[in-house]
Amino acid sequence: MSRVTIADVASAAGVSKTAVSFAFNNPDKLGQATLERVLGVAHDLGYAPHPAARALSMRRSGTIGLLVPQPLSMVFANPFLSELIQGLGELCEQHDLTLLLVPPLDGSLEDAVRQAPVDGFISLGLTPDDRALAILDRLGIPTVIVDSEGSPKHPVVNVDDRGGAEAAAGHLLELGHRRLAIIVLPPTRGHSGTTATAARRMAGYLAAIEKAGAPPPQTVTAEVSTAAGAGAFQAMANGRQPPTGVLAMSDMAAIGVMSAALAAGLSVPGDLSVVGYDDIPMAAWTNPALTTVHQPIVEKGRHAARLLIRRMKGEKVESPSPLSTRLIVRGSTSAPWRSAKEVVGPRA
Amino acid sequence: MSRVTIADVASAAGVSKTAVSFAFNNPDKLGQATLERVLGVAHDLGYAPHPAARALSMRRSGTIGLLVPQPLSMVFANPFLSELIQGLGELCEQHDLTLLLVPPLDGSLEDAVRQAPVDGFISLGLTPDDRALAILDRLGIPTVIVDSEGSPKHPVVNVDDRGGAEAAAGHLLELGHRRLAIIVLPPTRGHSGTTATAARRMAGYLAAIEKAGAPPPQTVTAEVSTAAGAGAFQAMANGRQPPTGVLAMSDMAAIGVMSAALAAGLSVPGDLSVVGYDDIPMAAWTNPALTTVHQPIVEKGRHAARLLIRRMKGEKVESPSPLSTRLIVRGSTSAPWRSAKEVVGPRA
DNA sequence: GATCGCGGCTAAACCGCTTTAGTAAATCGG
DNA sequence: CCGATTTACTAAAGCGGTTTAGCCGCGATC
Repeated sequence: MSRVTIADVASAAGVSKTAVSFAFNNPDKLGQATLERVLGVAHDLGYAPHPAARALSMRRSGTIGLLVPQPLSMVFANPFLSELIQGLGELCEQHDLTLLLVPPLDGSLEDAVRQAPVDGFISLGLTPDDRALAILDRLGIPTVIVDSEGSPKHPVVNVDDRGGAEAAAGHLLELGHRRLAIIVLPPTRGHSGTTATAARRMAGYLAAIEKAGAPPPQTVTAEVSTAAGAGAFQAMANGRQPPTGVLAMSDMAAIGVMSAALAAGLSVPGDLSVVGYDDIPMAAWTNPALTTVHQPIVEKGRHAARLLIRRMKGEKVESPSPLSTRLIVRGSTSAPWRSAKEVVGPRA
Repeated sequence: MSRVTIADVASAAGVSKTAVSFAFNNPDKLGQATLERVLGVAHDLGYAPHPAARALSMRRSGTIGLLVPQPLSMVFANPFLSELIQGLGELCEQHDLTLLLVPPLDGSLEDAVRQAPVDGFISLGLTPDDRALAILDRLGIPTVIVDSEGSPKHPVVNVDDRGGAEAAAGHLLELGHRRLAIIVLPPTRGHSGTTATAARRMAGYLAAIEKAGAPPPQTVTAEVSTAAGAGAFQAMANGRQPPTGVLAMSDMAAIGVMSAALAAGLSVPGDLSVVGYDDIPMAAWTNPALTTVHQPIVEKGRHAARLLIRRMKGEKVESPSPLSTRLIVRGSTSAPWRSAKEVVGPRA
């Protein structure tokens, strides 16, 4: 009926619980004969150590948590997470760890964090002063932060968001665009208004625009989905000075903009150039293929996991310098038609 | 230094451990005054119940496991999993559960399963006679199987793979295609040679082909990636009777085929029609957009989680009937050119 | 020949929580 | 005013492992 315990094995094999435990964790301490007998009995009985009991007594669960700021149903709509997990996964496998997904519990990340039976956390998109992180500190659970601001207390893994954005905007400006629109990432958790990532990308865009002496861009916020991107297109196409170039902080939104533009009879990139951010796999396959800023997401996951594992071993680790981003020019950007005409025939 | 325990709170508040436990789990059993005092002290001390201790004593951990047959780094390359998790996630949130990803441990799913501290499992693509499932039974951990054969022991969630495949093949055949190629899903775990899903899809394809009296198709195996799809195209384009239509068991492979065909100077769908399977988000955005069989992946996740949760409550549940699939015709399929010409101008 | 060391094993403490059984005081019905 | 409940709380027994300390017998050491 009930699960077979170490005591059952012990009595069936005629030894102490200690002996059974040794058989699994410390075989050298047992004589050859007893060892084999115990393992045999354990196998016959279908014994497996109860993970919770083991975790309690060993003070480690063999699990690391991935702290995500939104419900699973939302956060996995973004391909970003899949890629990050691929990176985390590689390291988890190497170190025999499993990955627990930890979304807010009834809206509260604090509660979720308290209940998670993990040896360490990787937190995604949380500001370093988030209350959930403070709780982790008090509980003594090592944590690595991804996509956030620099922090004195935790190692942080970031990419060069600003540089990537600057390259993206620079690209459009060089092509001759002047009226730009920026599609901003939505804030994920109340406290910060806008995430650190969004802020850095924005700074990059604005720096390039200012440097080029172009007028200040229009901004629209859209969550990471094609639907939201399409909505953003509607919002900005209605003005009397619609942009000729769009800088989106996510590929999903960028793709939504493109499709809405095409559906509205515009040509992309002729009437509207659009550049995304992240370089998710889908970006290479759209029509036209999306010009976007590549960031090494899988690599980011690997780095984060590597740092966390070292911290869990007790090592002190430093935040690495931001991973580099780079602009991938594909088919969704070109010189704006109108200005092209103006150049070709001055008085067309 | 060390984590603050229930005993610390108890002594600080001048009550017994029981009282502290009651304060959190059974507040009615305490007087108003003591309750407040205990909660206050607990908060000041930053107390959080140790999850493993809790799990041990309550015999439930509040997490469910997702058993995947391959390493995380591989399995998340397939967008399928993201969608499934969106569905699972919805139910997890409603029931305050977290999700543990359980890939093979050092290549062994059996070991992984034994060590996972979960209240229930959702297993992906495992045959009902897999050894890992037998272990779960012995441990008394309720399990729901997704994408597998029917099983007497476990509830199974499936979609109408066969019907979808039949529709896909029927579509190409109606368009006039006769020389078809099928791109088969790779086996994931040794024992079954080919997965149940792949077998059902294959049966559907073949049934339609036979019914139409078309010649038997060429088959190539390709894993779920665009690269593998491109490779499959090379493999079949080299024959002296290359197919005019490709039936792929995954969208990723289908997209790979399309891109390789285009790169080789063929026209899609003119020279080659291709239809995928799954209808992942990407399929709608490729150029041309991919004709594919839609399966309700998110819904599948919801169903599986719902069944599991009911089993965890001790209810007996039946496997639901397969969810329906449907063909989505987009731009990657048309009548083959050659036959079109023949029809238009008999002696062109 | 007493001492030491060591291989092989066990008893018991411990990890940190929940929960059952029970006690003492307060409340109640009659 | 007395027995019966109810209220407010606690001691202690689990949950199922790991680990420390120690026991016992035996060949090697000096």
